[in-house]
Amino acid sequence: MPRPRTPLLDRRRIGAAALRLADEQGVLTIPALARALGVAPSALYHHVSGRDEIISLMREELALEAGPDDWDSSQPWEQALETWARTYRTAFAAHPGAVPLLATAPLAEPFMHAMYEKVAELLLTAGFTTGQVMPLINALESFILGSALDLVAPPVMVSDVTRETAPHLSAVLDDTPTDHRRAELAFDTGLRALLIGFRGFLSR
Amino acid sequence: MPRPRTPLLDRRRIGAAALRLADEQGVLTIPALARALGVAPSALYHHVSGRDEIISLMREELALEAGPDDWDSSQPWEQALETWARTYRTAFAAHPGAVPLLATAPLAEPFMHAMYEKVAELLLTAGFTTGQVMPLINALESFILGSALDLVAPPVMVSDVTRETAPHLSAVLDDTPTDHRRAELAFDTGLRALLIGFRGFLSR
DNA sequence: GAGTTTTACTGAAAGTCGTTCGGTAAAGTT
DNA sequence: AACTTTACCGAACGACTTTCAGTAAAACTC
Repeated sequence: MPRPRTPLLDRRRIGAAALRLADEQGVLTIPALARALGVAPSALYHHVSGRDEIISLMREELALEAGPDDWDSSQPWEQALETWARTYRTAFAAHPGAVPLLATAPLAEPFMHAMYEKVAELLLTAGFTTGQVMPLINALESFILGSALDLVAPPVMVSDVTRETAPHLSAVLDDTPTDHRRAELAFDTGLRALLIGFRGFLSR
Repeated sequence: MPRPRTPLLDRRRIGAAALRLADEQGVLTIPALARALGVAPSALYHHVSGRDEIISLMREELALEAGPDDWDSSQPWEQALETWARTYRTAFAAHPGAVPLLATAPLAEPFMHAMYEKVAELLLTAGFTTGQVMPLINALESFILGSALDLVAPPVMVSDVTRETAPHLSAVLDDTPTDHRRAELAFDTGLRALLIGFRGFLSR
């Protein structure tokens, strides 16, 4: 078969299709992705170097879908930081099936720089020192990524034996939602705690 | 070849070898694991159901190596919780190459229950309500897991273009260690912030 | 606008990997 | 001592990632 009249593939389309596929199926294979794009598997290699790069494109697509994080920099830093964190996590939560793949995928430098630059500026003007900023960003990002993984963690089951051997855990689980609100509640709790802690670092 | 005079394999040995191999090589393949154990690949399937179960065994091995978390329950809850979190993260940090594999692996229920039960009891006696405890545990665990992944995150590079397009980020990175202390610093920072925040939840 | 180069695909093929299954001889059981 | 179970091996299957030699349209050149 010859060259098509109009290109069927580009990096953006590949990333978007891969993200959707991985979210639905839970796994990403080249044959399945090629099928979804109406193309032979080998065609993909004219646009990307391999599977790993496709996964990086998926993270790029996620960042693009998350929107051009145009969060107001006039509002107080705590609110702006919270908005950033929530936007970040919401993007992951929109594709839970793909989270395990995305968790370890490197985001291309331009995207990474753009995001970090905005947050770094925010924290610097808030009064944090240059030495404090990166640990704060990394800590918050780790929490966000961990919370994204928490979305697809297997639920903790309470059997009859649990009730006997782990009474405290059982009591606690009885008061814990089992649906998607569980992970959301945990994220809200951790985010609030982190922000309170961060504010405490400012005064000293 | 016949049955050996003394068994070459058991689940514990498989998990330990897989953990070491994945840590060194960054990936885990059945042929490589079988080679490391001096055995044919098919032999493994008499002890585990498949690759996924081997990865779960790796997490079990990690929990066993972490020690029988015999942290003193007489000390203040904040200190006990910090010890638990640090022990948990140290176990991951001892096998950074295997972290991506372990991040999404489910831990067998008995291990999970034993760990959660102790932490749940700790937080309940500290004065937290049954509704608060699980979100707190999940949030802290998400942070720990995210921090473990942060161990193997690609370092952020500062090129000349970065200096122009991202001045704040550049200034911040100049004051940030690039070696293993970067991830440790981020973990310490986040952990302190979380504990401060958690304490704030108690009073109201 | 004819000739050349580049582009975007296909199809076949190589090399791994995960997993299954039948065979084998020692270990364990009665 | 006969029988069953156990713990391995070797071969084989299907699926996956990736490479490479075509192929014909598109895009560029003079």
